[in-house]
Amino acid sequence: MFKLLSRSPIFKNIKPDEIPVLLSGVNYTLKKFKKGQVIALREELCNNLMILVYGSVKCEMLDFSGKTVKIEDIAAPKTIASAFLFGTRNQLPVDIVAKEDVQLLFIPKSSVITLLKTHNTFLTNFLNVISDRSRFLSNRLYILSFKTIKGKLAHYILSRAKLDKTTIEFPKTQQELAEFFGITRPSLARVLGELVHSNIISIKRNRVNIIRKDKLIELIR
Amino acid sequence: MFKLLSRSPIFKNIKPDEIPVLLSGVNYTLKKFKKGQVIALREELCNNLMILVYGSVKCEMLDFSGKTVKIEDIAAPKTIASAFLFGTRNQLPVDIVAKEDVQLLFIPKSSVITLLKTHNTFLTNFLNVISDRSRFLSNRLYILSFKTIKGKLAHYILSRAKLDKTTIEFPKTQQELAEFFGITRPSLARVLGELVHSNIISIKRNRVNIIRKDKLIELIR
DNA sequence: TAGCTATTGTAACATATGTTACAGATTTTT
DNA sequence: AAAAATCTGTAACATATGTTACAATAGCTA
Repeated sequence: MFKLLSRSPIFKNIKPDEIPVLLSGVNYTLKKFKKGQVIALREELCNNLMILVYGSVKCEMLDFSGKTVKIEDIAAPKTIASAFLFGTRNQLPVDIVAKEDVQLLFIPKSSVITLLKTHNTFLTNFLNVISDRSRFLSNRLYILSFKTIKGKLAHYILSRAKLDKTTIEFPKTQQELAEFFGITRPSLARVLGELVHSNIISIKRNRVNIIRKDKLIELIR
Repeated sequence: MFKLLSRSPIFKNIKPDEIPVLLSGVNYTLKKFKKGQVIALREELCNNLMILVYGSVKCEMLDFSGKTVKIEDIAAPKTIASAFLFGTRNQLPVDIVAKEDVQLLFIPKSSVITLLKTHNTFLTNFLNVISDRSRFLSNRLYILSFKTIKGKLAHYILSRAKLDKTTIEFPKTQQELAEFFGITRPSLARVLGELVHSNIISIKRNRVNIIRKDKLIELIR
């Protein structure tokens, strides 16, 4: 188990056999959940750091009308809701449900504080984890701030093409990409088609080749 | 000055006369910037915690086409870019420009780490600040995830009406509200008009009265 | 190889939102 | 009190996107 955990960003640079030593000083519990089980409910006080040992969970929001809105999926060995352990209102903004059978490591807030104070690497890791999360959210927000689909796509393609020269690969299906952009799949396909017909890009399956980078840049906003 | 700073979330529960004591152990610098001056550039390594003593700044992104996109404004005595001091890529995602004459307190990363380790209240405050920022971003993302303007508005009105019973006040002008939603001002006004005509709300200037809460709930998604 | 399933490409149509423009309110400044 | 500036309400029109449906393709399994 500690081998699995040592791959988690929160235990980065901590050797597998150091982890039990680290944890020996604090209270922690291991819990298992079956697929579909609710792990935590929205509005619940978030008093534990939760680390996925194996399995994956989904975070959903229940809106006023009672429908669920998927926010994101998190897979082992990542940390859940690290940013909601602290903050002036340390309540969960989402429901957390097991997507498959799951094992979780719970560390109570007070113990986390102890760890942060006593273990420098853990402190740095923890700060890195929530900071990275902020960066993730900022990027997401930035993508959504483009009003047109062409704009979102152009930005997405350009930012992925930074290192390579002229080709990128979509890492997901069009369906998933569309969800990522907050649009529908046919709309995405249509815009891709338009870009191909204007000879700005060419596509073969999930490989995109950039033909007119300048035109792509024009499309942003 | 320390009186001003003590109102900052990052110095919460720390008395004004304790702050110089706290800071005496670390390196820090005070800098002033004139209105319009660039304080930091995107992609720059973020090696200092920046705390606004007075004045306000705007955070902008320069996109591929060279246009600027406003991300947010921050006013004294808040902290700038606290979430980018750490993280696996501690680069700024934005340009930071002074909106008015500004004084800033710079604390280098290494000193921040020292403070975090030695001063418990500072540690807690810092964690609270970055956590709150995550929460802010999550909420923003949630609002934008509603596809229709009616949906965004309904959600916004309902969430503001939680404590009061049936009336809320728009805290900003329609123009600002529209920017917050990522839409145009006339579109917002039109949808508000539609809600009024369907007898779901009534509006007098910036006061909104909820008439049919049930209908409002239906509108979400 | 054949058949099944997931993915992609496209089309016709409906609708929500953006754009532009202007007039009436309201607030601020002189 | 008058003038200026800002904010709000509304309209006509253009356009982007959603909706629904189906065919073509690719990839997988028997």
